[in-house]
Amino acid sequence: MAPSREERKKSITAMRKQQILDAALAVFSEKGFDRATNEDIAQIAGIAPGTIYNYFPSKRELLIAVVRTFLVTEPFIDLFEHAGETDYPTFLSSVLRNRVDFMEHSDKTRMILLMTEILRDPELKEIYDLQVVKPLMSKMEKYLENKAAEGEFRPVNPHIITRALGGMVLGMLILALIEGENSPLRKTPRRDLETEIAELVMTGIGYR
Amino acid sequence: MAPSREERKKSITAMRKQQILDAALAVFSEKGFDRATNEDIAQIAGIAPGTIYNYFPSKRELLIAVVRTFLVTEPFIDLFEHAGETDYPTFLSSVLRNRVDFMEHSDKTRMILLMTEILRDPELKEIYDLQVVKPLMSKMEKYLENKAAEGEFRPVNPHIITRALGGMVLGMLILALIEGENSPLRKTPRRDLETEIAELVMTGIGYR
Amino acid sequence: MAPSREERKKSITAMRKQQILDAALAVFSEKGFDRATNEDIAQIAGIAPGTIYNYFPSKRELLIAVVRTFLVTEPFIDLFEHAGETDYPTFLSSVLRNRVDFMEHSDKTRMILLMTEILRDPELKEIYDLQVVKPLMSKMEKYLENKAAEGEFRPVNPHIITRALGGMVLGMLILALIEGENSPLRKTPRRDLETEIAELVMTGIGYR
Amino acid sequence: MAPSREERKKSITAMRKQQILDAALAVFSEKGFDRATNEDIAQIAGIAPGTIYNYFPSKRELLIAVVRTFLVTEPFIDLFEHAGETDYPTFLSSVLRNRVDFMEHSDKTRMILLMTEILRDPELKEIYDLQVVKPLMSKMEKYLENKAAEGEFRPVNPHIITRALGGMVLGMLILALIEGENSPLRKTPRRDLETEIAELVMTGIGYR
DNA sequence: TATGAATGAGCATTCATTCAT
DNA sequence: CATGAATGAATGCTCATTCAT
Repeated sequence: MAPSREERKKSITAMRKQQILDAALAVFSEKGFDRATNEDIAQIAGIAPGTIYNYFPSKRELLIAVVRTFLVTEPFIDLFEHAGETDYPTFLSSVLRNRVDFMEHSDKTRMILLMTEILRDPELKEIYDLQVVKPLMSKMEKYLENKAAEGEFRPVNPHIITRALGGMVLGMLILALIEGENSPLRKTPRRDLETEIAELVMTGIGYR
Repeated sequence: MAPSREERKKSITAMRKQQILDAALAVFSEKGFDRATNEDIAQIAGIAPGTIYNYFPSKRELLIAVVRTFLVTEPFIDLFEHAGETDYPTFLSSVLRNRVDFMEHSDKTRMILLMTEILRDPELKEIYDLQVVKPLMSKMEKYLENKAAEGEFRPVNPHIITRALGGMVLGMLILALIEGENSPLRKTPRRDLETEIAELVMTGIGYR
Repeated sequence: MAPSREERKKSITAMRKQQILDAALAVFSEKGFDRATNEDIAQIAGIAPGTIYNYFPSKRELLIAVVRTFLVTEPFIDLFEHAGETDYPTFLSSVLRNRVDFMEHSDKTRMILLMTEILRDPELKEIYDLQVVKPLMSKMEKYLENKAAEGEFRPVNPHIITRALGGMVLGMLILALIEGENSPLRKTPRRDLETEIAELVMTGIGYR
Repeated sequence: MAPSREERKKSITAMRKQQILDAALAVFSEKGFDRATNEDIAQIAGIAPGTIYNYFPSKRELLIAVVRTFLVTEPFIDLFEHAGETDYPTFLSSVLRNRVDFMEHSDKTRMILLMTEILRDPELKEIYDLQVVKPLMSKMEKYLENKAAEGEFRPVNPHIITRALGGMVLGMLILALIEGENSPLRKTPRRDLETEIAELVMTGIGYR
């Protein structure tokens, strides 16, 4: 059955909203919240500035929607859903591959710049903490505990190790951003990179 | 010999400049570059807004000076100066202690928020890369190579491992900021934190 | 004869127009012309904002229509139609009762706020002067002259006295608005109020 | 003694503030609060729009200051200060002369248009009620009572009569505004006007 | 005719920068 | 050099008006 007029209108509205969110993500990432103007966003979205206000009540609410939409639904979180089913090396490879892919799309990498907006806005921090960080940390913690129970990992303080490893991934993304195209993180072949990190995580740097 | 009038004048000037830089660091860290006003900075520095322009040609140049002054001279870099002289556990403890101290001063932690300004400004990125990241990375790389030569560490790709470990420290700081006072990174006793991280870095999480 | 389709259509149209005028009167009175939005009016009229433009070419024209419709047909004017037939005290009581009723409906009282819009718009001023003020003044003038001829009133300058008495009513309404619920104009029993004013108008405040 | 630099600065500042208030009064009176733009006010004050904000925190606060400054300090209030000392006809003449003068300056008359802004803003209404209306009413009430005690006036309900007479003056001003240059209120010789009104107030319109 | 999303001109407000004192 | 009032460009947001459906 063909969609009713009502439905078609709704889908157009949804698309328009998405258009604005996409444009806002791009502009906020590139310029930061404060230097991004509604004019910029409208231009990229191909609409008039006033139109933004038919979809979002303020620039700040638009930022919040951007964070909710793009940071929360990150496929990265999904990786952990099936973590228990695979053996560790496969899983670690998936995680690293996912992040390396991410790093190689500089437009995506720039999303990390939104982190500062998040850190400065209590409401955004709350959202991000509850919707992204907490679930991720808790999944990782459980994962570590399971693997330790199975005898694959040694027993560790899961809270600390989770944050150390999670922080490592986050920190490497930032370093890749700072060093730019010439960073070893970008020039090392992806397979070598994965191997090296996996080895570090599994056995450390100490001489066995 | 007592300083001439000329010299005294110079030193007053230098002090005034420092005053402004201190105030600017505080305000930029707290509010971010865009939301910080010259008025804010002047107020904290105890001067009039116009006076800033006798020392820095623009707000942007003031930011650059702040980055040059404070991020470059970070005592963190000094740690590596004497890294070769101590054994690894002692060194790692120093590094971690230094960073944990840092994390516990929330006013300092907020300096991380300046990172975004740096990442978005090519000139600042260049400065930061050349003056902070590159020296740090290269010192760390050399350290890893030396320790490997001495047989204390296993041979690794120093470029990757340096960025992994450096990123880990950076990433943990950010996680601590997001999670706030309730983060395990803040609530775990400092000694346990150090031990756990040192163990991770030395032996990994794999079952021996 | 049943109304033709044509006629029914016309009457629906007329009703819709009336709906909009009613809503506009309410909103203009409450918020004033500038702060009233077409959205407000449409909402109260139960229509879409765009529909207003099928009936009135602009917001300003809608205001003019409101003034024409509501201020001109005020029952107040009718009072004078039969003024000659009754004795003075009865007539004065009617007038005052009418105005006191008016004052007690705060939604009506707020119509006075439209006065400013009228005073500032030459076209509206013209309409109001010609259709409301002039007829009212001239009826009142004639009334005074008739009563003087009949020997009930003393001979006065009817132009001045008309405006003095008319102004008195208008001014009291405004004072009641400013003073709010606690104004003696609202708290004095209506009968006392009427008596006092009638006495003032008839005999003045001088000692006889 | 010549004024200190401090003092001179203060007086310049006060003048600038007055400049803005004068301009704002003119523009608010002519266009109404909503249609008046900061640009308009700045232009008439001979300053840049931004400068307004060095003296008033917002457009609305500027309006409040205008009302406080111009409506509250009206010399009209002062008339009553010495009312008791003069005989009634002299006093009434003063009042009427004052108001007729007022009416003849159309720029002043326009100040009445500010009344609507006052009526719509609860804060302004409060100010105006407390600072202008209440003092005026209470002085007039006392005046009526004194004159009645002295046997010059008959005893009346001072609350009602005060509002009737005060309203009369206010209402006549408004009528003069509506009718414009052709109003009998403007064309009647001032002396006749005064006489007629005085007669009305003292003896009413009834046949003696 | 009715709708309501899109438009963009208009405006209050902020703030980096200038400059007379 | 220090000051801080003046400046005016820049920008978020509102809302009358239009027009495709």
